[in-house]
Amino acid sequence: MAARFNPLEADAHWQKVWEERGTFHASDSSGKPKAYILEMFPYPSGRIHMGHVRNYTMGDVLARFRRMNGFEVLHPMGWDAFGMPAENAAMEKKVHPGAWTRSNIETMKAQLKRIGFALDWSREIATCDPDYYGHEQALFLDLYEAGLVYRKQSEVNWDPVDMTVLANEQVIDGRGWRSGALVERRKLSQWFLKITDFADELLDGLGELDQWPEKVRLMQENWIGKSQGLRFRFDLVEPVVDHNSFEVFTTRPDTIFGASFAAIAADHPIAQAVASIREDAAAFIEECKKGGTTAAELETAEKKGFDTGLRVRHPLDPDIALPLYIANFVLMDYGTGAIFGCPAHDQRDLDFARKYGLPVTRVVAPSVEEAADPIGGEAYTGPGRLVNSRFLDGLTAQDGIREVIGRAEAEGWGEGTTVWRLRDWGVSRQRYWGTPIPIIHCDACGAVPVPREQLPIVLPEDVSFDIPGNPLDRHPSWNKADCPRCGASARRETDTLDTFVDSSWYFIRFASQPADAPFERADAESWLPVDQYIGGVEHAILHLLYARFWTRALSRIGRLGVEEPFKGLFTQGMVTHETYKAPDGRWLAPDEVESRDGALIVAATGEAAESGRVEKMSKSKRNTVDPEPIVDQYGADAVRWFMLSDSPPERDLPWSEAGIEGSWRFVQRLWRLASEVAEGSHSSWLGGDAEDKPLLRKLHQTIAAVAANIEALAFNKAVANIYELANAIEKAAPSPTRQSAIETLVLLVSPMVPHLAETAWAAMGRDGLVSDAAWPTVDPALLVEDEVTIAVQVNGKLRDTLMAAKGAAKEDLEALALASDKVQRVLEGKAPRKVIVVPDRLVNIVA
RNA sequence: GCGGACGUGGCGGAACCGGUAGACGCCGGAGACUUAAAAUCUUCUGCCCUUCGGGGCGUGCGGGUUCGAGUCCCGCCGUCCGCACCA
Repeated sequence: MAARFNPLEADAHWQKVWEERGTFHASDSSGKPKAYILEMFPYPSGRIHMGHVRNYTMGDVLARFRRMNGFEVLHPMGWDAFGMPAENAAMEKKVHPGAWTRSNIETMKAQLKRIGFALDWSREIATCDPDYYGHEQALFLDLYEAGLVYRKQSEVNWDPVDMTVLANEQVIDGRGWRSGALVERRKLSQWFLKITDFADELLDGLGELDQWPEKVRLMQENWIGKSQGLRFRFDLVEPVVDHNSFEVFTTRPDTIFGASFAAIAADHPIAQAVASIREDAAAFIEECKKGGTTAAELETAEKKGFDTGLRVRHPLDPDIALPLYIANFVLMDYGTGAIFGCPAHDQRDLDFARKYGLPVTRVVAPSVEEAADPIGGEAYTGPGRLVNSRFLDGLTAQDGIREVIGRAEAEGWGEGTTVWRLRDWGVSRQRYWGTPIPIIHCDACGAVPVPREQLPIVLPEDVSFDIPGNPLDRHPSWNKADCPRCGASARRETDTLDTFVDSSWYFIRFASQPADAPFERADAESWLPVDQYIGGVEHAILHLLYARFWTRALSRIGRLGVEEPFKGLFTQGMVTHETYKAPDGRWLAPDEVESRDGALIVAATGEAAESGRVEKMSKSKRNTVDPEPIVDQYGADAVRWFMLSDSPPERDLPWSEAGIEGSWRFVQRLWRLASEVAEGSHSSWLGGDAEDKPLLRKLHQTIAAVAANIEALAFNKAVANIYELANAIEKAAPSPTRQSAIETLVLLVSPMVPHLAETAWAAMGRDGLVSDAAWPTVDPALLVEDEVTIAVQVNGKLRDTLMAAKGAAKEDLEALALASDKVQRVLEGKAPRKVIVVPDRLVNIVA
């Protein structure tokens, strides 16, 4: 056995062995319990980055650990291969998006293989493959037939740089999520998926996802945005251009007697009507539209209103007429685009009322005595009972809401209703590199689904990207088709599906991939739901919500008996790195700086460099570290070990040269220990035959702790447990226990550093692969110590410690503690007032 | 503004249910081996004081509960994340 572990040799060797033996192929027909471990599949951008390595290492440790514990494990990998970077590359580098994508996949697959992940490559998927997206087209038609897909003219978010439509979710602060360009509004005919039909169940379903981070559940809850309240009609005192009334929505119908004005959005039909007869109104509306939508602008934007001169009747008292304003803070796309203002109990309404001199009437008071207290500069939003509200007086808010809704429904001027923030999912994209939408447009028949036997509708290869826009639109032949219904010549839909559709069901296809159907229900159900899904928080809303919706939609139309696709979710932190700047302010890559005499310098010029914040690895800050050369230098195991060490997996991991060096050293330390056993030479053999009880205890405690920590995805703690065991073994005197501890250590580290473990396992003469070995069993009797350290405190301050048998009597511990010199010195002869004894832990003497 | 997370040595972090704060790793110091270096090994390493026995302080800040608080409660401060004129 070599003095040093040679990862380059070992990595390649074992990776080949695993592949040849099909070690990690998942069997559908296995009698073992099943475990489905999945990491979010990568976009094939070119090369693997450290974030991928961290993500997949975590999943890999869990997958290997589950295998060792007797599970049939499905741990697949694929490619989220459609999307715009491929088209950007096509424009910039004059390569076909398909060629670019496939070559990236090849590169990245080779890179992933070198890290030795326990993946079932036989189930590999690329979403740009017609074998995949053809089935997606079939599923789209299934949803279409079930009435869950519809087409409508709608104002969309148009990204003028990418020349495409964006979903609401893809607009961040009024800018395209990818291009960063200011988004414009345009009217286009778009395909929509009825995700809002599922709003309630998507919200309720969150309650059962107890293995999801609370944070993600909250984010989805907020995104779905359920508000319950009253929708009711305001009648105009005198009509304006054919309008007699309009509807408003409120979550606080109990405060209706506090109403002092009504307000509508600038693009509300009534506002438009007013504008058509009044120039000043039109001018005000124009001004509203100018305002920016960024967070900062909204923060500082003044609440502005335009008094239309119109009056509306209070629904509970026709004698009360409220002024109607057009207001810049009322949004057309939320609720009904109209509100009533209750200044006393809503800060925004209060600001507005003060500005325009409107009355402020308190209708909620914390107590009867405060019923007449005036409202100052701050709206009252606390608890209390209704006042100044006629028949509602004395009721709580909750009862008041119920009362008003009841009356509105009985009198026919309103109804209790629920308003959602969630919108239907617009899936049309004016892009080439995506799944073609399987629809044909016929002048006579309208939109007609492509017949199933014509699927897949394959993307044409002969396209050009020299002008912006969708090349499918200007293709000479592809976009022409005969109408499946009447046979007349018709146009093929040239929009493609949002790539989030591709990632909404890939986990089902991994579980089952027949040639003639998207999936086989029984096989898919045997694996689903995914037991542990691991990926970045950036997908907390979009991808995870869409995948949940898609799964529920398939379930509703009877294709699948699974409601929630991901039983456990884990969102891992990013890999970060220090940033460096040159004196002229430009960013420097890590290999461009050097440390000399404790000072940071630019390697090439010798001028002083500056180190900046530790930030997420990004091309713009130039602080990326490419995993491949690191693997070349240190081997896969050292990299894997580093990815798991130190930082808790949900937090950021700062990459450092020193860190990877440390991991490399530990891999070699493990090797030296294993070598002792393999060579049958060293101290571990030559010792006596007595059992080393403390070491045995440490061993069993470690087996249990590592298992519990891997189970909890607390890899950093599992790593620490292993370090402790390795330290204990190294310090232990030769004994048979020491030898078996080393053998067990190899098993414990095998999910993390599998290449080293396989090599050591073989060198120690053990049969088979360590990858097929069972996780060691724990002897529960060895988990407890028979001697414990007791802390001795005086007035809560530690003064001494003493050893005692586990389970020693309270009186004995008290006596031992009082006998301590150190305790006596502190007590100065005084008698203790009280002694608290916590068995097996401490004695606290109160003086 | 709303919602959430977090704050522990020079650094990453550990600490079960309130019971010895700082496990484990990194960095750093001293020493051994070596012609030398690397590798490896031994050892020290929260801060301050010390007559080297010890003593004091210490988990963002200020209070409180308790025999005992990193942990629980109240009030601040700070950092990060998500959403946002949501009626």
